[in-house]
Amino acid sequence: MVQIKDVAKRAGVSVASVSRVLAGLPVVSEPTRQKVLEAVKELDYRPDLAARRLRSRRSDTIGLIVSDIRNPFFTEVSRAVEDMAFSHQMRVILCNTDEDPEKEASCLELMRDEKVHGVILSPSSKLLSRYSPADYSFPIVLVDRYERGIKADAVLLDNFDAAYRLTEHLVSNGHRRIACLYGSASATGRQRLEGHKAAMASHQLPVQVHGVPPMVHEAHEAAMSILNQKPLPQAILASSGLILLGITEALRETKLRVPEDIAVAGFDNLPWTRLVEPSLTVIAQPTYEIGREAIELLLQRIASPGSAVRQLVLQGELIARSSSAARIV
Amino acid sequence: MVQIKDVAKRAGVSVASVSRVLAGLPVVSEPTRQKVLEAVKELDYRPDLAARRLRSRRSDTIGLIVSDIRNPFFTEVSRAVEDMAFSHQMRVILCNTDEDPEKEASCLELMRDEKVHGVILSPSSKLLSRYSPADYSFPIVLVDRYERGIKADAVLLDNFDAAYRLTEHLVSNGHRRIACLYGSASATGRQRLEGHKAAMASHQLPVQVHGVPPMVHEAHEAAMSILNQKPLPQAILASSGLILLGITEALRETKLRVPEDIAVAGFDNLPWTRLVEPSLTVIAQPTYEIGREAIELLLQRIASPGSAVRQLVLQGELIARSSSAARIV
DNA sequence: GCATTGAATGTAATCGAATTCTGACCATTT
DNA sequence: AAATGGTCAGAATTCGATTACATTCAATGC
Repeated sequence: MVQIKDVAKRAGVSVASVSRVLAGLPVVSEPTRQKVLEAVKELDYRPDLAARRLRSRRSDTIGLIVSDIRNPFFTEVSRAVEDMAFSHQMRVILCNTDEDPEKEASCLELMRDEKVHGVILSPSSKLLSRYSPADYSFPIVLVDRYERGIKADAVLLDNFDAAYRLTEHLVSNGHRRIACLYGSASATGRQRLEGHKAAMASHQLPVQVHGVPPMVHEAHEAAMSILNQKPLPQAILASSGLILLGITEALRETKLRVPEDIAVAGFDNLPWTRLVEPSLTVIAQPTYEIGREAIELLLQRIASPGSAVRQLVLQGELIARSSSAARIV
Repeated sequence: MVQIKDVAKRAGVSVASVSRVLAGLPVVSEPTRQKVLEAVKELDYRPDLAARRLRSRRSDTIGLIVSDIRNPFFTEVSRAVEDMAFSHQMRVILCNTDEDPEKEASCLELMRDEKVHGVILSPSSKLLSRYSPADYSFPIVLVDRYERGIKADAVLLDNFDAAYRLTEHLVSNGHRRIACLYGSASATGRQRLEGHKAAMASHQLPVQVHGVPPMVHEAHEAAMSILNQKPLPQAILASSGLILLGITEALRETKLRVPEDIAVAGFDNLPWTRLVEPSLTVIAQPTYEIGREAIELLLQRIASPGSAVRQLVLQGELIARSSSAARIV
């Protein structure tokens, strides 16, 4: 194991100088710097990260806590976070919580043990409802989920606006009786519900809303019961990609034609929404950007712990496809 | 910062005893153990991981190197690896290489610097072709990609067999002129090609194969040119989920009916393959299991570095759906 | 010519736990 | 009563870097 004193000996300087060169401090003369770099290369010296972390009390690590990395939204966010962290010479520790508050707590403990510089967190409803940054020894940036009034950095979609515009789109295409399936378990789902309600109210239309747990199977069941009722809604709106999936499955079991019998629109521009027949109208989230902004915000927060908290609200993009085509009157 | 000597003082024992209790060594009396555990709880003592890692020379970390975590196959593998690592009190460092040998090299360097106990790696073709375990200071388990004769632990799908059975399925449903689009860049794609060829040969059928780069756009283009030629193949087989996606897109641009005009089958049981019309016949890979077995193999290798290398070959499951229905003769 | 400055560099303390060693203490065995 | 052995306190050392502090030496000011 070649260590810093070997490099120092080889270069004919002190260990302090080697350390300074490697840390990029400006208090080293050019000849010394050259000698050190040469010795490092000749010996193929690699600093011991454990020793460095112990002494410098910096872990060069950040945490990412999500419910499930298999959710395409989080997959994309994670890729963005990994990319940015890597380019800042930082490591990422990833945790899956499955929306379980206990796992959430143990992940946060893990982060404390690892002495991460900060954490990007998508909290469960339960954690969000009692969330306070003061409970943690490291800065946290929330992603995707946030509740008005919480004093925390966050990067979010403008859920209200996105749902409002999606509803407007349906209404302007002639759909009046619109059923809305929303994820009742998350703040995000409820915010989208509010946007939907507001849009309906602006047209003096009555709402028909159904809260569902955020699971494909449950959404599927709920959609089935709506599709079997009379009168059939003219359109159906899903507050998430998962729910949209459940609805799509349900529609395939019926003889209903989309959009002639019933129009469909939802959230998350996943690859399959473009491939099904008819293709689905969705709100696309800027997922990679959300991840990138989250880590950006986190790094700024680490750099200046005292500054005021900020919420970054990004806009969704309405992608109109066949499933919500204009109603023939 | 509460540290081990505070715990020792509180419990009225020596630091050595605290260390022994925490390490679970059997050379401690029950009363001592109790006193220590109590003091740990009272003080909420958390060992400093950097100090522990420096002294014990164990990082409790393993690496996972894949081309892109957004590939659903790797997403699922990564979830399995995270789960298993977590339950073994280990961390995972994830790296995306984008199939770029330079990034691959820098990821492997990173793993060395982090002193990981081992790495799970899905190598690019280039790395695989010159792969030798002796080049690395830590054990490596290959996933998804492997070439006969390489002395390395690996967890794989039986690509030859899966492609053979998929081809058999098409042939037994009356399809004779079958076009095969395969990923020419990866060992996996070429192995599936061999399985396809063998199945065709066993029926004395001529093959029509097309190597494509592993990108949706390229697969799309290649599929278009095949669909425009005469005579039209009776079926088309894709060697990966990505290529299947490209083909599906191309089919939507034509007026061709599936499976009446042309049947389709491919790899990877992604959610959308069940949702498109008609639903697609695929080979499902046991992805979560592949990840789980990979880390199992890695942990065994870490425990006994000397033992013989093993390749674990898992079977794909043929899921027959509408897209490959029997040809009417 | 001597004190003063300050940039460059060296020396040694330090980070916090793991581990080794010595010696004390007690209980059991012979 | 001496010998043996198990348990553990306490002190010292180690892991390999970072960094506070000390030192050197040339340049500058008066």
